[in-house]
Amino acid sequence: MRWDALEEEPCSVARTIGVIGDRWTLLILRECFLRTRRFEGFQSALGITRHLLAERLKKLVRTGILRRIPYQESPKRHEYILTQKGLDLYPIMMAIVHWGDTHMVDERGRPLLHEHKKCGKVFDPVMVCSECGEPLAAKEVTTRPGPGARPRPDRRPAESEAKPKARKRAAAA
Amino acid sequence: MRWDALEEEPCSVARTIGVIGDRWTLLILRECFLRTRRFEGFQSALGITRHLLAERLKKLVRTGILRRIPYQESPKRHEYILTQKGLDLYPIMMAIVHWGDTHMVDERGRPLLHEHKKCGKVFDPVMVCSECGEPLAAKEVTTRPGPGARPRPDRRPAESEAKPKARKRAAAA
DNA sequence: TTCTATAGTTCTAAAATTGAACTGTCAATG
DNA sequence: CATTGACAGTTCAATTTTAGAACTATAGAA
Repeated sequence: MRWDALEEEPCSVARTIGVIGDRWTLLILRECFLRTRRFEGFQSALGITRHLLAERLKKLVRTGILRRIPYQESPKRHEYILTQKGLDLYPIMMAIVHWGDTHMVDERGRPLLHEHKKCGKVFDPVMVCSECGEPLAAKEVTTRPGPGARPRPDRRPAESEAKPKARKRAAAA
Repeated sequence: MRWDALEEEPCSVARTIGVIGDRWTLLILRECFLRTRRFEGFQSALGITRHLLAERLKKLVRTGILRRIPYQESPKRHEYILTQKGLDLYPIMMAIVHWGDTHMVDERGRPLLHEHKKCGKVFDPVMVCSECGEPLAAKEVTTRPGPGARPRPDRRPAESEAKPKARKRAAAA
């Protein structure tokens, strides 16, 4: 599977992964949510190579997750700011943080706490059902095809008729 | 940054990404939540090379996200099943699906709908504050260091002394 | 003039991924 | 009993990505 093909898949997971599903992109997005905005800021916080950083930022701009905005003329300089589409990635980030907080912390405890401005408390994110408000777990959910569904392709190499095995003892003739 | 180093970072995002933050792993996990359990099942659903699939499954088992369970003797065969740690990834998956459903669907609409068994309705996942129950948005949250916090390293190549780059009055002697 | 800050680009070497074939076990088939 | 098919991998060459380092460019400051 070529990676640009991911965005064509009839699957919201695949399409999302096609855009943000690599390690550096996710780390760059973490930085965005921590208010990093500039090239050097990302580079020094992450230790990513400048080459890859430039590449990833370009892709994030192209896909509408970041906007590149000038913050000074001469020399021209730009900042990278999350668009609304980018801000909407927040639940993904929080879900990732929460899983890490639950399963990956060492004896020191969590590196970062989150405070909800509205209620003033340190919180954990909880995923609930939009209809009944109950917390969600995998086992309480079933899936069914939606309007955009297409049959799942079988990607096994299709044992072509045209090419009879004749592997073993290759071309024994 | 070497990738095994990610799991050492004082950051729950980095550590989580170190375990599940690559494209194939995320797609394999999607399949797990869709009830795929066997090697051939993953391979034919995803089109991943057998080499990488074997590698990724091993890592998921090693990190405690999947358990490898025999389902027949002679020849020995195993299935890959989500552990509780793996099932806890559900909110991440749902957050990814939801973002894709919101920002990446084509004119056909969503490929997959989710039904909450408890309330019987097709739902969207909503992330709320554990303390007040209100939906969360990035702008309503502030962060502060937790017990496991450590100062953020600056990873810029450290302008080595050994290399007389004539830095600020470089040791004018 | 030289240095520094910022935001990249270019290059080569190293690492990861792809694609395809190959291995091995056992059951069923002709 | 030799062949085939299902399953779960392993092996290896070729390609693609990524890492690491140096280089380019602009403009203000020392």
